[in-house]
Amino acid sequence: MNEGRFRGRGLRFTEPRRAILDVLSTTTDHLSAEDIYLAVHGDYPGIGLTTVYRTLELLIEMGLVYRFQFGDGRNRYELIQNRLKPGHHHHLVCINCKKIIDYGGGRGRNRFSSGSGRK
Amino acid sequence: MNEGRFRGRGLRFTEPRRAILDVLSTTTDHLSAEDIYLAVHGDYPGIGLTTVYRTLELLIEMGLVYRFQFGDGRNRYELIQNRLKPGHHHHLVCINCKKIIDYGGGRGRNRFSSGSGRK
DNA sequence: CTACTTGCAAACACTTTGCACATCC
DNA sequence: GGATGTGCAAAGTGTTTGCAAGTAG
Repeated sequence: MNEGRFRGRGLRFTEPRRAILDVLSTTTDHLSAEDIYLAVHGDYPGIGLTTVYRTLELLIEMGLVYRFQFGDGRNRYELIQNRLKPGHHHHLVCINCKKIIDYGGGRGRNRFSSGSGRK
Repeated sequence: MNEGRFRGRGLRFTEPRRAILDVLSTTTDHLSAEDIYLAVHGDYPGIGLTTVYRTLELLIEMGLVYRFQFGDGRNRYELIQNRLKPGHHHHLVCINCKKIIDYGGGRGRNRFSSGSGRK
């Protein structure tokens, strides 16, 4: 189901790309590039960190992945459509006290209205 | 009023420290270390970037300054007690759609309850 | 054969650390 | 003179880029 998204853009659905999507789709964690690299490295030792970064960049451009930060200096990545955590959900973070609230994603009502999300 | 906080810890209230606090207390912006460095540099060309970083670290330990990130790869700093923006206020950020809501700080009711802020 | 992919190493941007000198009390 | 503070340069960390080699269609 993912191959077509690549082919449609003249891109190839290579082993590294499939492996990285696999890792992202089988966790609800917010992974860093290195997390993903290490996870993939078990099965495919040939895949380098550079490829992980480039693939993530590509997946973001394709609208499949979000990138964000939790304040520890490294980027985090998450599949937008994830069977384990479906739909669009928000991450509310109080940068002062570090409280993080994951909510949304069509699993029912939230205590907060979702607003219009101005850029 | 700040000197005492330093002396009480056996620390000195030096010119760089005063200058950096000055910059922070005269803006409501969320400044990066380099922003602060450049602002201070006009009046005190001798103050280096290293000192800015070390002073900010110290101010955080002292509980005077917050550090956080807006997702552009650099840290941002803000005075906790700021005459222009008083009291404790939260920064709610949806990391997905980038909406940022500043609220709180004792200027009246918010649309959201503030919760208990678990770590 | 042409465009797309990749790994390695080098380059980058921001931040931290090592060290010698300066300063305060 | 001992602890604190500083600037410079070097090291560190996470990320991106240059480049030559590999591969699909």
